[in-house]
Amino acid sequence: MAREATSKTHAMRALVELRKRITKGELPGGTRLFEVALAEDLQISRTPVREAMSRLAEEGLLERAPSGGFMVRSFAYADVLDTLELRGVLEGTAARLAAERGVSEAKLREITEIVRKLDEVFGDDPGEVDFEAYSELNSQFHDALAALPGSATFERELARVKSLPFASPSAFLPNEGRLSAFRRSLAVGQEQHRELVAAIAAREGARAEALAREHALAARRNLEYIFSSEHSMVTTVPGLELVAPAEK
Amino acid sequence: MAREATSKTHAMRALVELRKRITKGELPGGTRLFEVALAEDLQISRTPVREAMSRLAEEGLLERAPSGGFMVRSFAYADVLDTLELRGVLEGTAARLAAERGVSEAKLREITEIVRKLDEVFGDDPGEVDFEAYSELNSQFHDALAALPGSATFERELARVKSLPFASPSAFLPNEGRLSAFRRSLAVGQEQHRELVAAIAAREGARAEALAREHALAARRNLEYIFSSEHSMVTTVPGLELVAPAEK
DNA sequence: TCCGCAAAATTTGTATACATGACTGCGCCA
DNA sequence: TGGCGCAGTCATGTATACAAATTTTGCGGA
Repeated sequence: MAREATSKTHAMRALVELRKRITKGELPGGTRLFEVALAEDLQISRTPVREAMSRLAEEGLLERAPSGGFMVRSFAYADVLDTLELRGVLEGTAARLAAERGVSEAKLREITEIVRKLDEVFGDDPGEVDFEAYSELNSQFHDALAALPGSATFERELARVKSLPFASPSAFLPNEGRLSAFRRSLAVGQEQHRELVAAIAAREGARAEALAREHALAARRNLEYIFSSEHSMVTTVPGLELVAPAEK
Repeated sequence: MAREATSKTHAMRALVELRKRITKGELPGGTRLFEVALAEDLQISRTPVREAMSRLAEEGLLERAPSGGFMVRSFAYADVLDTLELRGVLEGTAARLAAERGVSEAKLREITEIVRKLDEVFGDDPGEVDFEAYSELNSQFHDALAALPGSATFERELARVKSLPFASPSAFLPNEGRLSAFRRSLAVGQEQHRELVAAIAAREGARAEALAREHALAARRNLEYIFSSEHSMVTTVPGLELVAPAEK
């Protein structure tokens, strides 16, 4: 009955709608979601709303309240940094396993092709980078990377981590004043993509792990920089209220 | 409304009952779970059954079937090995972070106390080790380890991985003929516990990471040994049918 | 005998009514 | 005035009827 991302059932429509509202920031972290209110809003009954919330809990966007019901998971600053650290560790391991186990020609061609397309995005015009296209291709690259070791376990866990709104390196977009610096950091990342694929192809496990980990940690450092100094210079991902210190 | 593990609502009772049946092996991997059948069996309606299955999917014991419904997640041999690898990576990172960030005296005392209790289990009688008590204490040790970095993210992910029935090193118990060898491997593990705590206390991040990773990978090698040579010598965890090669 | 199609059976999806537990605020009593 | 308790409200838990979709089965024809 249930199809894929393209909503077919009511529960699926509710799922994508809720996910959109959360990642767009309309529902800040900590917000409690009431079944009746959402059901009315979406013109459906409580049952599919419940179903959708349950799936979002699986994704990690919602968490179950102690006394029943769901609330939007809120991410403190430390949580975000830790998630990026986790992403680095997992992708590093995926890269190492891929290198150790070897990768089929087809898979290698596939991920190489993605890197080539990323080159295109940069090459067209030095001044104007299509960040939308970059983000999409970058996401594809990391999906392909997760699939390289042929391990359902790692692919599964990486999918979980990647689904978090801020886990992607491209979650943080620059404002006007920082465009060139941002573009430069993307270029560095692209060079890392290239080296990473080469290391996996050469079956250099340790090097592949280090490169992948470093690649993810760059996003972490970027976020730390944004926060520590002049965070007005960069617009962050919507829907993410970064609570710096305060509560643990 | 919902309490904790101790079933209060129907959904909670169904949850613990289903989890028991899965981990006991009464429901082998790949089994599809039908709401109506379970509802009749448990003398409740479909709704709480659905709720329970949804939670089990969050835990990773069930997976959603493509056309709706749930099935018991089946773990091929490779999946099990990968999960142990994943556990090693995550615990290694947790240990490293704990060492890098430093750990409060209280937490350090707590985990040291667990190690001491583990010593007791071994010390009482060289011939007779209480595997039940060992398993419980060992679980406590790894819970405490996951909590050391003070990171909700890593604690959460480690809890996920640990909940899988075979992810624990103590999931594989020996039969009569291999008791002494098994006991010896536990002693090695205990020594690793001790070294790990020392490394974290000394804030040696790299060493702590390596030790924790090695500790988990020992379980992996143990499983590989069981499978590669004479697996009749050791009884594995119930409810886990290890499909060696065959389908990928 | 095998293939395809259609109908029936099975199973999940959805709506809804009702039950029960949690929370809030008001009032009473000390 | 402050605290305790009770009742009403609100949100979730549960049961159940019905709808939609998927799967299976059986029949007919090539």
